[in-house]
Amino acid sequence: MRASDRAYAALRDDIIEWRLRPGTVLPEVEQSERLGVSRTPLREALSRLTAEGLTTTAGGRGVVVTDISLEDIDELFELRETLEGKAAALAAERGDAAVFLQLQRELLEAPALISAIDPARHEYYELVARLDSAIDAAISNSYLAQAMRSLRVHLVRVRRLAADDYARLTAAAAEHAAIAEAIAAGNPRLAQAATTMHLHRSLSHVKATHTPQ
Amino acid sequence: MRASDRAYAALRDDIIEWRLRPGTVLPEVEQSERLGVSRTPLREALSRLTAEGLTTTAGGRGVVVTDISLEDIDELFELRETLEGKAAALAAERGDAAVFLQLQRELLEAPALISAIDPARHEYYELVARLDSAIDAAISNSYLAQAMRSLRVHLVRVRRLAADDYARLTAAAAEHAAIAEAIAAGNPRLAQAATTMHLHRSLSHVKATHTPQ
DNA sequence: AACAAGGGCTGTGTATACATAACGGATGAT
DNA sequence: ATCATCCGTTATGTATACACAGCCCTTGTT
Repeated sequence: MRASDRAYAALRDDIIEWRLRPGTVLPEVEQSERLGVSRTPLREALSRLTAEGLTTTAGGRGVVVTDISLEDIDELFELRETLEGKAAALAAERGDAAVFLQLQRELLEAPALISAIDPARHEYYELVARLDSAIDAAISNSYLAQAMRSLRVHLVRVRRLAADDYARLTAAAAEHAAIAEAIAAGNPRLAQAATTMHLHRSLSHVKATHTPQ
Repeated sequence: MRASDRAYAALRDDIIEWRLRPGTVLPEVEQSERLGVSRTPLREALSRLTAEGLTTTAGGRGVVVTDISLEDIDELFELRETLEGKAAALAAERGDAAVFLQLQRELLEAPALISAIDPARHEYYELVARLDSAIDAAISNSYLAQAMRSLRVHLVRVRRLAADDYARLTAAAAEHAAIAEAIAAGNPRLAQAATTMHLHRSLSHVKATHTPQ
């Protein structure tokens, strides 16, 4: 693997996992020494992060980790509803029903995964990621898929803010199962509606856990 | 201006204006000499182009200019309809009516601009760009605006393929005026419908002029 | 004591030298 | 004759040295 890829992945994870807080400046020499690479590949990594919106160049003062405000979350979910609603509808039109039926079955059994010992819920999130991938493949629209991929980076970051308790995750699994069911049934409008429902509930949950004060 | 910015702008223009045809390989040393910059800023320019999708890295063989097939155009417009339809609806809800009323007036007089001597129709395209900017500002959603900006690069490239004759441009101006009117009237569904109409006609025009053989 | 000017320092922007991997051609063996 | 292998060339990947600009601190003057 290339040094620039390693630097990019390391920095991206640090930002997504909130180990690098918003506002943190990332001087090139300091970070290149921390990650054990030279300045050249590190600069490329920073360029990619800035293109994705995870960092911004603060005019002569280096790049800084971007903040995510509550307004940002609203905007993020507004775009997400647009893109993922369309994607679900297209998947219902073009997707393979068998694939989504299988995903629906697995999602209905997801509570077992959530109650398992893994506190990070890797198995559950991996299952949801497989649903995303199946939708990506079904829509056969690389531009739309690319737009959603660039969104998901920010969404993972937001997800780390929310308290993903057992109750919410089981509800979310049921909502995902409903999306998969609608796609498997070949019903575009229902798939879009199920997606809208799920995103609104997710957004409500995030805002409820993040603005109690 | 930085050397990397100049290299990026030059290469982007060359690709958009089809001076660099799809499939053209862009070796770093050759292009750096052509543009009068070193390899380092040129590499950053190529990274940005690749992130936008105008070029792709061809594993060890350098970066190549990406192709735009007819399927790509279909996918592009599918995403465009989703994003710009939503944007028009949001602009109708949140925008300043006076701004769009003024734009509508100017668009209704656009045929005068088109029949002017300028063969590149700079004035007309500048007016359309102002409508895009007004919508961007009205939606107050930076993520959606960013997604549309990254799309427009590809769309300009496609536009260069189409025969923008007088008849099509005057029709397009009327369609744009209808969008501005709907936004000014504060009617989201009408604005979205007008956008859908315009994009479908644009797509039909592109496909009609590009697949006669 | 306060303000302005200058110098140093820290940062990014650029160039270039070196390392390394892959493609192509040529040559040999089968 | 054809295929495999080796070597040379050429490309990118990386490191580092240099250039330059902006901010802060210090110092001098008023």
